Parts: sequence; structure tokens; C-alpha cells
Amino acid sequence: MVVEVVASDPRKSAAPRRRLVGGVRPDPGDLSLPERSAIEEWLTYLQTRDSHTANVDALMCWTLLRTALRAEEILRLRVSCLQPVKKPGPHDHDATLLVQYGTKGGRKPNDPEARGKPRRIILSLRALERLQDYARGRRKIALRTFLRKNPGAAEPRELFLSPDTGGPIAYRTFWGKWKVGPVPLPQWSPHLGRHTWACYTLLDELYPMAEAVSRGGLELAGLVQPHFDHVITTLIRPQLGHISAETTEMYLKWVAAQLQVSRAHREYANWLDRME
DNA sequence: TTTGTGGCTATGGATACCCT
DNA sequence: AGGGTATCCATAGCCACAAA
Repeated sequence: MVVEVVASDPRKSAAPRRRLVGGVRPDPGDLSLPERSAIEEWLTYLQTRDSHTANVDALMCWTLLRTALRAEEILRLRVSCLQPVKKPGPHDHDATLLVQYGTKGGRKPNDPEARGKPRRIILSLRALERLQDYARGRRKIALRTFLRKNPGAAEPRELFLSPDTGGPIAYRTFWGKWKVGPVPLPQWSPHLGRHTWACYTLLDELYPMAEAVSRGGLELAGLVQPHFDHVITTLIRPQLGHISAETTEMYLKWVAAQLQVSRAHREYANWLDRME
């Protein structure tokens, strides 16, 4: 039987209501995140798009997914932030960067620099090099455009500059760029990008342990939970700046569901293997 | 010249989130 | 708990540029 559920989203009462056929509206407390393949497809589209801004657009979106910075923090990121604070991160191929512009907390109202609570984030050296390449290459070209259009003005310090104006990019504009092409989810937003980083990072950290537990036929939750908490406090929370208990709960639900799915899948495969 | 398109700004309201 | 800030969504309109 096909049940037609017309779910109204309270956030947009006047907008056309979404129709979910044969499904149930997901619990708002549940995260729905895109498959890795959907993200790849979208990023590839952004990179290969025929537009003179495609390069920077794609790099900004990629950087957000790679660093879990907030949209505002991406836009305010400065060239001067690309100097690693100290070499060794958790792995020695990681760099530590200090972000402090556009960050939440400790802001002075109407501060044009939007300087907030500073924090250190971890980034692979490979990713850092990619940003430095941009700073040395296309950004220089954008900077020339800026100086031509604004003679005598102070140079923008932001890392990402618009190839058109040569100046920093507005939040609204970035939002528009994010929603371009085959978005991985209809509700795809920069903030969901942050959640995506957090959950996939958790999943990658927990998967090996979940496998071992599963092989030993032990109870999953009891053993994985402490490791989950550990990864949250040492890796996820510092990188994101702050996450509430509610959000942590949301991540736990998503990760647990993913681990269950992969285990079920594995068991199904084993079962078929034994059938011959 | 008109028309279309992409990039961008300004505005505003609702909501989520963070800090004290 | 309340105030401030950021996010999300929508709309109107400007500008530069290029195709018709």
C-alpha cells in the first residue's frame, strides 16, 4: 500500500508543501546527511562548471566541507591565517591553524573585523597547500582587479576574493554558490556541511572499533560509546568551536544508525556466503 | 539597440544557536 | 531565561557583459 503523507514544514507556512509519497516525514531531531558519492558529484560539478567564478566557488565549498568552518568563518578567513601555528597535529601530516575572524563568541557589536573567540583547527598539510596555492595564484589576479576598481583603497585581507569585484564575498552570495548544481540534498546548506564533516569524521574514527566489536559478537553500544565520547571531546568539539548536548545526541543517533546499517549489510553478505 | 544571464547587494522576517 | 548573533529563505533591483 502506498501511503501519501503531505507534510507541512512549519518553517515555511506559505510555501508549497512537500509531498512525501510512501514515506514518513523524518524526525526533525534526526539528521539526514548525503552519501559521500552525492557530495563528490556535486563538488565535481562545481569544479568543472563553465563559469569564471567556478574555481573559487568550488574551493570555498570544498574548504567548508574539509574544515567544518562556519560560512561566516570561511568568508572572513584571512591570508594571514594560512600560517600553521604549530607543526604536529594528531597525525604528523596535519597542520594547526588559528581562526579568529567571523567566529562566534566574544564579539563586539558592529566590529567590522568580526573578531570573535579564537580557536585552533586541524587541517591536512595537503589541504593547506591547496589554499596557499590559491593565495599565490588566482587570488593575486582578483587582487589586481580590486586595485584597478578601487584605486588607493586598502587591500582586502580575506583569503577568498571575488574574481569580478576583487573584494571579499558576501554571505548571501556564498549561499547562492552553495546551492548551485546537483546539490546532494534539497535542504543542503553550509550548516549541514558542518554536520557532514562531524558525522563522517566520527564514522571514520569509530568504524574500525565497531568492526572489531562486531567480529567478537559483543554488544556494540557499550563499547563504542566511550570511544565516541572521546572523539567528540578531542576532535569534533575543538574543530567546530562548540557543540551543544542536543547536537551531540543528534550525531550519536546518525553514527549509530550508520554503523548498524553497515553491520547489517556485512551480516547479510556473510549469510549469503555461507549459503553457497 | 534590446534582451537575457550571472553575479551581486540590500532588505526583512523567522528561526536556531551561543553566551552571560 | 534573555539578549545578541548567525542562519535560512524570499524578493527586488543594480551592474557588467554578451548574444540576438
